[in-house]
Amino acid sequence: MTQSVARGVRERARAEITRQIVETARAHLATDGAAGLSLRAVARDLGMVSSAVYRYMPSRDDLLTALIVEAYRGLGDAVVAAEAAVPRERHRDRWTTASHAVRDWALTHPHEYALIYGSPVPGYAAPADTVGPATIVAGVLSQVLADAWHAGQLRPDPPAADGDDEAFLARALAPLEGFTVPEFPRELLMRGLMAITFVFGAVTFELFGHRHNVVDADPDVRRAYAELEWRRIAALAGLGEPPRR
Amino acid sequence: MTQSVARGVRERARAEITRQIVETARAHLATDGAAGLSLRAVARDLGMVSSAVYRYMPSRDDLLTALIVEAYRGLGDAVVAAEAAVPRERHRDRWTTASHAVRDWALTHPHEYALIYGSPVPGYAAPADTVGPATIVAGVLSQVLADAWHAGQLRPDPPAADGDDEAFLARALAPLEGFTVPEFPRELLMRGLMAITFVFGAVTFELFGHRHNVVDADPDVRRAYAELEWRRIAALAGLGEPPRR
DNA sequence: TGTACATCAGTGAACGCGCGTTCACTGATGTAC
DNA sequence: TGTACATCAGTGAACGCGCGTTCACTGATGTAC
Repeated sequence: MTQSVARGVRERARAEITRQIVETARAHLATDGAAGLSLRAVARDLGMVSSAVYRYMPSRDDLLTALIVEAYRGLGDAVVAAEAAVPRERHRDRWTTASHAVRDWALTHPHEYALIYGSPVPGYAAPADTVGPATIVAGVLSQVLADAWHAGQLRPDPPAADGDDEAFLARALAPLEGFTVPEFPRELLMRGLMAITFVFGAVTFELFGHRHNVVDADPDVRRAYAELEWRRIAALAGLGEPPRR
Repeated sequence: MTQSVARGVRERARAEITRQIVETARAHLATDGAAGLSLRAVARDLGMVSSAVYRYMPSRDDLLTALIVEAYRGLGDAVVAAEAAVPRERHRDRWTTASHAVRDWALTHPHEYALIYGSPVPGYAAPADTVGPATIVAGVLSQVLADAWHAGQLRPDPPAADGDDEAFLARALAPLEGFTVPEFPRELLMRGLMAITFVFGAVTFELFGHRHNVVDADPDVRRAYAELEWRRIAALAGLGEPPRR
């Protein structure tokens, strides 16, 4: 018994300090950006000597990886939680709510967003651990479209592509084979991807300053403007006005 | 006469060396990214001592500004040239051609694209000189929509928004007042902005690796896939299938 | 419960590196008479 | 055309800084008997 409890104590301490390191690094991200992230600065902030950090983190790149994973998880959690609160059958509301969640998270965590959706960090290659967390948001948005499809409520307008396009899309989107709903038209798949791309594109544009002097700077106006965009792009993917009852 | 020729010689030499500095910095961008850009490294490559660069460039930030302006100009030139080659009345072709030009330039100049459309460089604030060059591409794409509108060929589908949306959009898009065609519906203005946003969003996603394992990696497939996207998003803005004759 | 040993966190110095920027200077090139 | 002077490009040393990573070490904490 004693040894396992003792081991538990040590492991908890380890986990706690590792957490503090990542947390401090995250704060540094906000002021210096990813390229300026420094193990020494993190150590300094924690009152450790720089070499002590190596007990917890094998290298700077591993710290970056931890931050990337955390960012994807944080964004993913926010989107999942927001979307889950919307009644299942209100597909378009689920879409706009999830899109707003992406935007809200990005606005409150701008540097973490930039870390995962901004310029790749030079000389850093993301390891496989980052793939899973990276797909959470796209998964939520896709699920909304899939649910609407199952409910017979996905109606793109204009409705469809010709046979040539379908054949081509089968090839172009082959990597998604196995993740898609059977019988789901490729045209709708492409439109869903376009809609997801737009959501991130719009958030990126806004966050990186490309809407300066384009859209009114008032936060409420911007959010309401985003709402209209989410609706228009949802319609492109087939989620039009919700059914009346 | 002599003094003006002589001054001309000196000035030409200055201009030439300044050009070489920016050119070398651009090459460094490709390997180290914006954050790793260093005056010393540039000087080394040119066989100068690091302090000599200060005869031509007051600081590192000014070098960054020069690179940003050059990047916007390079992209702008490429898009203007490509779009100008398409017959004026073929609005949708002008749109897709310009969009492809953005994408092609981004793929051949990935780090310059990242510099202007990727994460903001921490601690760097873009001065006013960068605003003009930054608007070239949006200007070309907007002009296509404006021309189609004048030709009576801008038909969004679904066609319109309600009065409430129009009133709200007038406020949200007020900063564009004065740049727009008179009588141009705000709904169409928003859709045009959405289409522009999508083009950059899609290019950014592709360039930054977010289409890995989503769209087939073959360059020809990707370009053809982009073509379909440009057409779909053009239709959202009101540029549907071209008129038959 | 007590003791010898093993494990582990954290220290402090060091290596070797690169950076932006300043400054007094040398020499070449251009200017004015 | 010739000469005194002014302008300018480029040099080399220096300042003060920060970085990632390694390594031999001290002491505290946990483990096994």
